[in-house]
Amino acid sequence: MAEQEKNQESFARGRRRSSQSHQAILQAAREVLEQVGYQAMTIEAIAARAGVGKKTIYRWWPSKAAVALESLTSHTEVYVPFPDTGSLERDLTLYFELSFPGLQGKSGTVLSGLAAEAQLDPVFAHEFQRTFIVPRKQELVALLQRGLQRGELAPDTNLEVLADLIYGAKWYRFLLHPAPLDDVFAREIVKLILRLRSEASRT
Amino acid sequence: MAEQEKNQESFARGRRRSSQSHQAILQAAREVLEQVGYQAMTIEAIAARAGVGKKTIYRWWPSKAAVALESLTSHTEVYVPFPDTGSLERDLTLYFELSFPGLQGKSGTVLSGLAAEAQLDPVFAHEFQRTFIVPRKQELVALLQRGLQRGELAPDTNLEVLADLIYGAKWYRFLLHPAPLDDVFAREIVKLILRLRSEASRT
Amino acid sequence: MAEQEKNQESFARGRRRSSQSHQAILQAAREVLEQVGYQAMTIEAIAARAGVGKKTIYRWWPSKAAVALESLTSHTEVYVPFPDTGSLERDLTLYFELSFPGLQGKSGTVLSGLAAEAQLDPVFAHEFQRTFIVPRKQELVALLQRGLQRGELAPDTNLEVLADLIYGAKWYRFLLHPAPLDDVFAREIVKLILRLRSEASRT
Amino acid sequence: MAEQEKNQESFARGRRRSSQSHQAILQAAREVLEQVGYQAMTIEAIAARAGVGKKTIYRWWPSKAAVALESLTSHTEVYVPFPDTGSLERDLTLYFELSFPGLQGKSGTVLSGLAAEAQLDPVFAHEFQRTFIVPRKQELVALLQRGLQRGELAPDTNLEVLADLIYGAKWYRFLLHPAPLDDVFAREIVKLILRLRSEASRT
DNA sequence: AGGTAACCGAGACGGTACGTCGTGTCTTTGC
DNA sequence: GCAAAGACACGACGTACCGTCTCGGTTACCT
Repeated sequence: MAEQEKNQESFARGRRRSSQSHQAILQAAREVLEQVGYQAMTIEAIAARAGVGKKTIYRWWPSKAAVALESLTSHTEVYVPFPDTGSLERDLTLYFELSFPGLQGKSGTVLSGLAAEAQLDPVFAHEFQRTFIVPRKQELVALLQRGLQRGELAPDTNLEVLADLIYGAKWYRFLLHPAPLDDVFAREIVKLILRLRSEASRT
Repeated sequence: MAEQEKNQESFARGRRRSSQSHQAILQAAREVLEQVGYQAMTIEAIAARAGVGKKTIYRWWPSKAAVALESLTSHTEVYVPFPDTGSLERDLTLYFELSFPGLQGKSGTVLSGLAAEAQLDPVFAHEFQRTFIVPRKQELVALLQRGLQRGELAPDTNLEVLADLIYGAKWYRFLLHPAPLDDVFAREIVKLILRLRSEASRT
Repeated sequence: MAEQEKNQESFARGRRRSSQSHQAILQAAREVLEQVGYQAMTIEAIAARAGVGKKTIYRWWPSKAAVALESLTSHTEVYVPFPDTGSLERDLTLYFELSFPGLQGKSGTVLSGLAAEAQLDPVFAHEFQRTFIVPRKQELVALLQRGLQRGELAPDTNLEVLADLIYGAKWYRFLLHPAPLDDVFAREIVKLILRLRSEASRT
Repeated sequence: MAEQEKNQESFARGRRRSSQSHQAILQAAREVLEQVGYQAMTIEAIAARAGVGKKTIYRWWPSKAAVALESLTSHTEVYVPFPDTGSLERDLTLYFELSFPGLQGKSGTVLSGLAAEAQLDPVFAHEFQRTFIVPRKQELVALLQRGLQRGELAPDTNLEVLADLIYGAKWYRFLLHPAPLDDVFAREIVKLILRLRSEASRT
């Protein structure tokens, strides 16, 4: 969120940011999210639970979405590692199976809430893309790239667009379509993807 | 949403006003959306502009999202017909090229706003899926089915999941990923889909 | 305000009070008062304008009222000398005419602001009385005493109460009553006071 | 406070002001004033105690001072009747003795708080003068007028200025000067006033 | 000469109240 | 007898200052 203060120790005047408050706020946000969900979470509730003035939150984050995003990403458990087993089929299946559980329950609520906020608040949208969407997409592209180099995909496959298809299907079911995110879905997607092994004949 | 006022001129006791108000509200919603966008639109603003009591809005719609949804769908221009040219490649490309423009500009804002609301309000989520998401998905499945029957897709292709991939990619770029929805994207997706023609060898 | 550090040089360790900051604060207070008036003046604004930490102000004054009071009294122009012309009528008339202008404009705003603060803050009320109200009252009593000794007032006149009447009329018009503080008012008051020359007949 | 809605029944649309809320607010204000004093009273506390939204208070009063003023004057006990005994001396003495007790204790705090607010808020100052200060002054002038007609004051006495002197002395001791408002003070003032019986000789 | 205590500018901190906004409900009155 | 106008209870918003604290640094007295 705020790593851009590196070369400023020259004119760092006044009291420093309290990392105690910083952590208390993120922890409080996690607890409030757990209890009432993203929609009902308020800055006031976070401040009250963290024992912190509202100003302190507004000083460091522009919106409740930003707090929620950092409270989500600062907890390592949320991060799903991208597998590298030497097989595209296993990598993809494994990735889906690992990432689906995090979309269920309260943590899923947070994520869909952040996606909602990104629609309503362009500033947050940019931040969300920068710190969440794009890095994950890049890792997925790398995963596909490894498969391509092993010959598991046609060499001329547009990996960017393929990643859009894969992530898109997942987000589509998560956000919009009333259909389950389960192992059956994972297998069916992987089955379709693997057919792309074949060279493009024409077009 | 509210088509049940048909045979009511008989006991016209100020009731005839109803469908007039109904239209005025939808029209006002469209204007407010146009001017301030989905996020900043309020029920109060719609009521004021329509010259209508807020109660009248709440009587027929449960939320501003519901008003926006109906104001969007009641305008036929938004509806994109699914092509049937006899060629899967042409059908898909045409569909993309026709539907992308509606996601730009203000009407795109409304749609992403509704998608956002669906994350935050489960009641509206259900309505949005029922009247918007699912019908379009079914039409896309039908389009793919026609291609499959023509032999343009492998006979054992899971069309539901394939539709998730296609719609997913579109919504993913629209809602989450900072990448353009243009003809290049359309062509690349179609190119990938068409490779699925080949029979599944193993898996 | 802070003259009680006389016999403390025994354990006067550390840096001494910066008279430069002291003066900068009083000057900044005067400027802020001039620009925004007493009500809108804040400690933060004074500190910012003086280029001084808020703590430095709180170290030496208990409230913004105390700063304003000192910034007012430290400027000699505000002090109105009590005349001694040998005539009660001339002394009183002159005093009024000299003191009325200071109640107009911004400096009047400060004074009424301090009077307001004295209602709201008992600690400041005491300070305001001690350093402002009482000394002036005593000088007025002395002025009246000189008149009494010259036979211009009845010998049994209660000068304390008479001073209350005179000052009261001035403050009443200044703070509460929407009537002008001008030479006509001054003359009319003096006219009434001078009638007290006559001995009390009964009572 | 709001008597200007007389000839408006022609276009009185919408829900009317709830007199229940109105009274609840005034009552709550009285209670809060009693408990914490004027300075510490807040709009939020009044709203909470009255079971009323803050908006409802702001809709009808511009400031907490206005609420306090109406809550004070709407309680008839505060009003001190001006006596008419046929004797100026008795009228004045009686008036003082009746009015001094109301300046002690909590109700005195409210009054000095309102006087303070009038210094800080020009809009309220005008309202305070209009509904509180001026009417009382006029009654005092009338009281003096009765004495003058009975020959208890010189016929050319400037009653306006005399009233300023009398009220001024009272307010001066009440707001500014650390001296008691008691029967001794009342008698001494009256004694001085009564000396004005004599005709002006010169001046 | 060094130690150390009090000062200084800057500004983040926990708090409190502000006045506004939008929600969804409820009156009142006019048509 | 419906529906416009709009008052209502509620509750979060984001802001403004308060008075305190922490920080790095500066005097200037006292060993």
